[in-house]
Amino acid sequence: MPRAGLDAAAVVAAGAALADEVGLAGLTMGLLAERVGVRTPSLYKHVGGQEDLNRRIAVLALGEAADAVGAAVRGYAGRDALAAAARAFRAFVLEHPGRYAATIGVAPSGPDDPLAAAGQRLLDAFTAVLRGYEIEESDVDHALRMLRSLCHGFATLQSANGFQWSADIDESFEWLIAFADRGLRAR
Amino acid sequence: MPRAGLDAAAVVAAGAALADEVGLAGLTMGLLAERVGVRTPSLYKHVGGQEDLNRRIAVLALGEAADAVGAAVRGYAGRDALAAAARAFRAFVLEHPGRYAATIGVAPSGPDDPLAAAGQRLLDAFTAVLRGYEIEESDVDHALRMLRSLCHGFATLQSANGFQWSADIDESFEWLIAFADRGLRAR
DNA sequence: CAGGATTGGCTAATCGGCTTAGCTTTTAGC
DNA sequence: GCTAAAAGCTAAGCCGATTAGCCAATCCTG
Repeated sequence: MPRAGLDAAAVVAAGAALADEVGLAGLTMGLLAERVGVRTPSLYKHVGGQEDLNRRIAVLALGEAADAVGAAVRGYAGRDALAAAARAFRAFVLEHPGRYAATIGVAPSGPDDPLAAAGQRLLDAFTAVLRGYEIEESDVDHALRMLRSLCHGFATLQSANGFQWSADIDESFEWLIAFADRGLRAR
Repeated sequence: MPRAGLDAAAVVAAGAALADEVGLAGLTMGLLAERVGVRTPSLYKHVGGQEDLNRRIAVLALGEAADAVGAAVRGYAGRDALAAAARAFRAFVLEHPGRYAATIGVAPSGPDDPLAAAGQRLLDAFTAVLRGYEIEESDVDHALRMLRSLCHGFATLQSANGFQWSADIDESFEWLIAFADRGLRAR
C-alpha cells in the first residue's frame, strides 16, 4: 500500500475545505477520509478525533480571517478602514462558512493555546480600526465587542439564509457600515 | 403498559427544555424519550424525526421570543423601546440557548409555514421599535437587519463564550444599546 | 547497505444514535 | 360492546465515531 503522504496540516486543510462545501454539520470523518484518499481510521494518526479536528480548523480559520482583515485595513483609517475590515470579514465568512462555523463555541484551553493567539490576531485587526475614531480608553473593549457582534451577526445570519425579504443584502451591509461609522463618531 | 398521554406539543416543549439544558447538539432522541417517559421509537408517533423536531422547536422559540420582545416594548418609544427590546431579546437567548440555536439555519418551506409566521412576529416587534426613530421608508429593512445582526451577534457570541476579556458584559451590552440609539438618530 | 524503530496505513470490531417494521394494547367513536 | 385508529413496545438495520491490533513503508544509524 503506497503511502498518501498526509500530515496533520493537510488533513486540517482538507477538512476546512470540505466543511466549506458541505457545511460543518456535514463534515464526517468518512467523507474527509475519502477526500484525502485513505480509510477513515487512518485519519486518527493525524488528528485526535472530531473535536480536535474542529479545534484545528477553528485555529486555521481565525488565522486566515485575521490575515484577510489585517491586509484589507492596511493603509486606511477611519471610515475607510472600518468599511474595508467589515467587507473583508463578511467576504471571508461567506466564502468559508464551514470553517468559520468551526470557530463558534470553541474556548481556548489555556493562555498558550494557539486558538487564543489566532483569536487575538483577529481582534487586533479590529482594534486597529478603532484607532481612527476618538474612543475613550475605557470604551474600546465595548466598541470591539459591538463591532464583532455586528459583523458576526450579519455574516452568520446571511450565511444561514436568515434574511428573508427582498431588499438587497449588499446594500444593507453598506448601510450597516455607514450606521456603525455614525455611531462611533457621534457623541 | 399505561399510556404516557403525550402529544406533539408536549414532546416539542420537553425537547426545547432539554436543548436549553444540554445544548442543542446534546439533544438526542434517546435522552428526550427518557425525559418524557417513553422508549425512543415512540417519539416518532408525535414528531417526524430529528429535523422535524428541530423545526418545531424553532417555531416555538421564535414565537416565545416575539412574545417576550413584544411585551417588553409595550408602552415605550424611542430609546426606551430600543433598550427594552434588546434586553428582552438577549435575556431570552441567554435563558433559552438551546431552543434559540434551533432557529438558526432553518428556512421556511413555504409562505404558509408556521415558521415564517413566527419569524414575522419577531420582526414586527423590532419594526415597532424603529417607528420611534425618523427613518426613511427605504431604510427600514436595512435598519431591521442591522438591529437583528447586532442582537443576534451579541447574544450568540456571549452564549457561546465568545467574549474573552475581563470587561463587564452587561456593561458592554448597555454601551451597545446607547451606540445603536446614537447611530439611528444621527444624520 | 543491513537492520531495527517509527510511522502511517489497513481490517475488524465496538459503541451509540437515528430510524423503520411490525406487533400489541389502549382509547375513542358509534 | 365493537371496531378502528392511535400510542406504545421490541427487534433490527444503518451509519458514523472510535479503538485495537496487524503489517508495510520509511527513516535513522552504524
